[in-house]
Amino acid sequence: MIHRTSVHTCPPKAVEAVPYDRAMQETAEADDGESRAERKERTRRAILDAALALAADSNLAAISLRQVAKQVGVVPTAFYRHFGSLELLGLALVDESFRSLRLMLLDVWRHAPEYRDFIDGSLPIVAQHVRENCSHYAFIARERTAGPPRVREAIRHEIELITRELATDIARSGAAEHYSSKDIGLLADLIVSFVVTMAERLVEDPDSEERTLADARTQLRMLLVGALGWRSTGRT
Amino acid sequence: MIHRTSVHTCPPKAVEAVPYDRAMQETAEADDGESRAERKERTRRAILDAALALAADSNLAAISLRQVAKQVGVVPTAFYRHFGSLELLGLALVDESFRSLRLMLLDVWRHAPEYRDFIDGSLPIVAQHVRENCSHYAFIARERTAGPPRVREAIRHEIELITRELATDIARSGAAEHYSSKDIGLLADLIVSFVVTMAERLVEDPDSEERTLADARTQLRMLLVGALGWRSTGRT
DNA sequence: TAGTTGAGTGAACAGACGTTCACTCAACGG
DNA sequence: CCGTTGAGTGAACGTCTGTTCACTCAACTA
Repeated sequence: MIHRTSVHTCPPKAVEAVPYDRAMQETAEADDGESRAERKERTRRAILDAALALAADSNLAAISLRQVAKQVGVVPTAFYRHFGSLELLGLALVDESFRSLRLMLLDVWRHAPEYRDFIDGSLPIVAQHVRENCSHYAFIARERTAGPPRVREAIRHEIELITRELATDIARSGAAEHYSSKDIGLLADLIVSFVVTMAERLVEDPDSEERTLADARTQLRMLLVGALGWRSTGRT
Repeated sequence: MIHRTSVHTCPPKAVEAVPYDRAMQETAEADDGESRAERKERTRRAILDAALALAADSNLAAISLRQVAKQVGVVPTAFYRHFGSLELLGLALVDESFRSLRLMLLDVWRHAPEYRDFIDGSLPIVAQHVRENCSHYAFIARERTAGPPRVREAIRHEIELITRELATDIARSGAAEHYSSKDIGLLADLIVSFVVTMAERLVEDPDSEERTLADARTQLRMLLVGALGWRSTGRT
């Protein structure tokens, strides 16, 4: 139990506290037409954001339900109305992180269908997405290795899906015609692993984004130029 | 504060409890000639091992001084005789992990001075070391992204040192003659990043070691064959 | 041999923890 | 319009947390 003095690197992104139930004593006339479901969703969001912010100073396994509740401005028991446990909350965060990430990847596939554009077209999009969803990426980077087993497993699975998707995309692009399908998978894995590492660095040190990106571009070029000259030894 | 039910994957490695101070009531005749310093060192080791074992089920920031003390078989206050805080204990663990790792790397440099042997010579040595020091690697993998800031920083620094060492080794080997020195650094970084990822996988799923290694070898070959065909565009 | 040192003890503290329970009372649906 | 529902309350519980303090008593040193 190490106590952190908040030194988070990325997001100002204020956490919306939910004013408890004085939702009716409207001071103004009538701008808060808020259904029951809307209020619930708002609190849920606030809990997710609060957990994301608190975990940023250590990690999911080190924060407490009570801290989250306090940050949201709600009594501890209210937490249970939304999540059965911190672990389930973690799974929800994984879900939402990758939902956003997958949308971004659709952009990448669309903007860089040609191999020649692959690096220059994709990296900036990824970098921008990391910048804009910094806290989610930080969460994934941490919990991928240090999270509760179920959370780790969920993240591992999502990354595996993305790797498979990239593999079929490489195969379809015809850029690696002489590769066996297994080796296309390995190449995709190599690329995804590299991008994961790069994303971790962007999150850890956002100020050096420009340099990190320039280096990553060179490295990706080394990797791809090399890999494309490579020849599978196995069979399809 | 998520409570883990111990599901650690790797080490049986029992934690030596230190019997408190009945060190004198020897039941047998005289086999425990143990100096004061020796006893202190033994307790220190037991604390390090206990922390390593406990952190394996979650992470450093989530364990408590009292848990460690209980596991060691010592009263909580005794902890302070050895470490000022859990964070300092973490730094000690980083230190000891990398001391061992550096010794292993000397072996690698020695056994694979020729480029042709690089992959086949190095990977098995690394894999063996990961297998034998599983809990240390797991610790590094977790705390590298999720540890307290000072611990993260220490790990990042150690990895950077190793990368630099590899870079000078690549330069000396002459395998990348047409590379600028900066690009040799980037290549070294690429390789180290990949090996870190591979080590994480070996730790996460030790049962698939054989397959993981085979895949890694192919990927490293893709990477290197490619990279060696690559040509720096910048200047030295 | 007498005196110092320091690893480990054990009690005590104030606060935070997860979880339970009975409750309120505004929004909802028939 | 009136009964149901369910998000949020607040008190209470037993347990665990980090840290303090004065202490013991074996190993060391002079």
